[in-house]
Amino acid sequence: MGKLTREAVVERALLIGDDEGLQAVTIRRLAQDLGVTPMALYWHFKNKEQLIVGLADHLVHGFVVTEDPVRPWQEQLRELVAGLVRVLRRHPCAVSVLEEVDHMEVPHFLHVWNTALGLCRKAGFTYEESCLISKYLLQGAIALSAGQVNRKAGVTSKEGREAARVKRITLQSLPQDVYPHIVEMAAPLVEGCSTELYDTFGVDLLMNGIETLAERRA
Amino acid sequence: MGKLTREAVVERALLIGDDEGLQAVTIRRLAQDLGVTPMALYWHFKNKEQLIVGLADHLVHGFVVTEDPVRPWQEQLRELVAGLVRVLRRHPCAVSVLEEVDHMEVPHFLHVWNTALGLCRKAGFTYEESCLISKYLLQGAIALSAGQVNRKAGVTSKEGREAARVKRITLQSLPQDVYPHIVEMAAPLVEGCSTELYDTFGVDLLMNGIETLAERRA
DNA sequence: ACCTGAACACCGTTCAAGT
DNA sequence: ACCTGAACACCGTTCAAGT
Repeated sequence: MGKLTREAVVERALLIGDDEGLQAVTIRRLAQDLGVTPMALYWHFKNKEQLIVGLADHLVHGFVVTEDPVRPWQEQLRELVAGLVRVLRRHPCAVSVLEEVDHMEVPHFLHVWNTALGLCRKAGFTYEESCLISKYLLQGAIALSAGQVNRKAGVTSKEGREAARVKRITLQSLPQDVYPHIVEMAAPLVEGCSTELYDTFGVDLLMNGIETLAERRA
Repeated sequence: MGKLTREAVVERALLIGDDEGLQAVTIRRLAQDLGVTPMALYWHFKNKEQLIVGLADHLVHGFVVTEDPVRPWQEQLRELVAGLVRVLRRHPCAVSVLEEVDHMEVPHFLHVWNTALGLCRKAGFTYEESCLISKYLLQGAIALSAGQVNRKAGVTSKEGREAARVKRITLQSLPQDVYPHIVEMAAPLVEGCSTELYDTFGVDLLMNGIETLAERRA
């Protein structure tokens, strides 16, 4: 039989998480799918938390960004954010995973963060400001990726669309005098807007705030 | 004996969540603290999810923002964000709660959202843009509140500070050639920056992005 | 080094029954 | 209306033991 390896476990976890949601990823379920005892996993991972950390690292893996000393920082930061969003969009469960783990324990995420920090420093921000801004940017990128895709199930699935329909109707049947705008915009709220809007507008939104602050101190 | 009521349950949950973390809030633990059978809670809440929704609603309760037709939208949106951050800072577990629940199921959060949507429309954004921006703003406010306070335990507690110390050392002992900036800024990264910086800088960061976009389309 | 068996201390939830 | 008892189907994790 194929040997049980960290890689294999993480990949199986990704499969389960992507089409049944992260809450379906349990030690026991994972073991069952891999044809092994639950305790076998404890040889490869200290505990479940570390398994999810491994999953997170696997997700961000492959997205390598390095600081380029000659190109302008704005351009590079923008690419970093856009790239992260793109990577997270590839897996439905990616956002839930990143939300659950402590980012500081994820090596590949730390690498992205390191680059972001360097670019903030290059922009002329202080240490404290750079910390705040980089946190804000990465968190913002994750939030952006969360907004569009349905996190529990793929938008393509029947259950996903049915759930969206129910939610839309729920919003629409809210008291109109209390929540006038929610009722009016129920459809775009639950369905999210077009992907193009997200890619251009969302990243712009994040970067504009930072660029304005940088200019102000220049 | 004091009667078991929704209010009492939620308040107990808040107590537990605030000083032991949200993961300590379980149906069984809650029942034990309240001197009642676990199943008693199911009379007042459909399930655990709805209990947490109730908790979330309780947290945002009291933060009422209403649209003022005469004052400029920028000012109002800024107050909305700053106010939400202030409210969330009052309870250590607030951020975890808001991250766990579906915001659309929390009445008082919907009210804040409704106001935000109205202000976005007033700023001249389209339906789709207003949805994106309001989501981004509220999510951003939550993220800002998360950054500063330690979410698992109060910063004042011994365990909290010890955990921060360990984390700082972990970051500092990372390979310096791979993560130069992380190593260099380990201290401010784990400790977070001063609250004043957060309040002024963080909210500015969020608002600047939006104001820039609004001006651009004017 | 890598995995199993059995056990422990938990979960959320249902359903019938009590008052 | 409001709560209990007993049971079900799950969790993560430890620890000694097997190969």
